[in-house]
Amino acid sequence: MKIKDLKDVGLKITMPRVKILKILEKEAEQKHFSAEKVYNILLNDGDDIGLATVYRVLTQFEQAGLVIRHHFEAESSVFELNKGGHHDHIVCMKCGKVDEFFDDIVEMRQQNIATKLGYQLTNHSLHLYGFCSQCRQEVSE
Amino acid sequence: MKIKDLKDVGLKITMPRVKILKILEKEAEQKHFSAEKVYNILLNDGDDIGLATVYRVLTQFEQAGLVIRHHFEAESSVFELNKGGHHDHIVCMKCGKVDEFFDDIVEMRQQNIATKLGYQLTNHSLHLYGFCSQCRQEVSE
DNA sequence: TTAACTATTGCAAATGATTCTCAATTAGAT
DNA sequence: ATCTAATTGAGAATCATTTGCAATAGTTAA
Repeated sequence: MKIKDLKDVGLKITMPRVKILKILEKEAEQKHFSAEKVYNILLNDGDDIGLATVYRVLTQFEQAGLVIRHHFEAESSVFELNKGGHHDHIVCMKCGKVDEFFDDIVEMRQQNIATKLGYQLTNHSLHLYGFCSQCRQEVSE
Repeated sequence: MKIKDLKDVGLKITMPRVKILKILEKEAEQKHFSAEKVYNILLNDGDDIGLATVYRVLTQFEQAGLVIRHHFEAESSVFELNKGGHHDHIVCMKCGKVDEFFDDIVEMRQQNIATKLGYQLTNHSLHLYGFCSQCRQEVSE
């Protein structure tokens, strides 16, 4: 099924691509992975895949629309599997937790703002930063 | 007046700091400068200031609250003079033009979203990307 | 199923942005 | 004018990411 996806976007079925796709799909605790994190998971799994390949594959997946790349703050890029359904993100500045949200009204107003300013909107990024409930507790303890 | 600002935030009045502040204040065509751009303006003015110093000074200005740093897309950081009054940005993906906007409702909803998700919101970034009126015309010509 | 061709990979070197090291210089207090 | 800590310039160092290239592995055609 996932392998079929690769074929569909015109990518050869290779070991690195299949393994990386599998990692992105697992998303046990998180669904947002940096290239470095994917690379480390591969290392732990005993796979012999170079970091450059991880970057290449993730970029190909992005171009194929299989994954979405985000830039949070100054950090490195993170990738998440594209399951359709656009959403924005809120990131905890202490533990790095990421939550997703979607707000119709915000979306609509963005469109209006762009139009009013004469722009044809092609995409946007909305990132909220703060402290999650967990981390707020720890601080006040 | 601007020099007074430096003193107020506890920075010595030095040639590089004064010159860089002056550049940021001029903002003839633009108000958003990358470190590289500031450096090039200095070079053209015949000033002998190193790129490392430009980065250091901009970072100090940021910490002092005199300037705000933005990260648009994957590009390098850009800095703009902080005149108070928060606003968000819309960037033309062709010519790089940047416009500013502020929307009460979007701001309010961001706050609500954060609260609902259990976060204490500390800041956010909202960037819209598209094609400005100028560039849209050129394409269709 | 193999031969053969091209895409893909691993590794190391290259890159671009930004930061750091350190000796020389300078602002500002005395 | 003097002194001392802060600041600077230049280049090395770092980090994330990309690229060059020779070796390797999917695929396609026979």
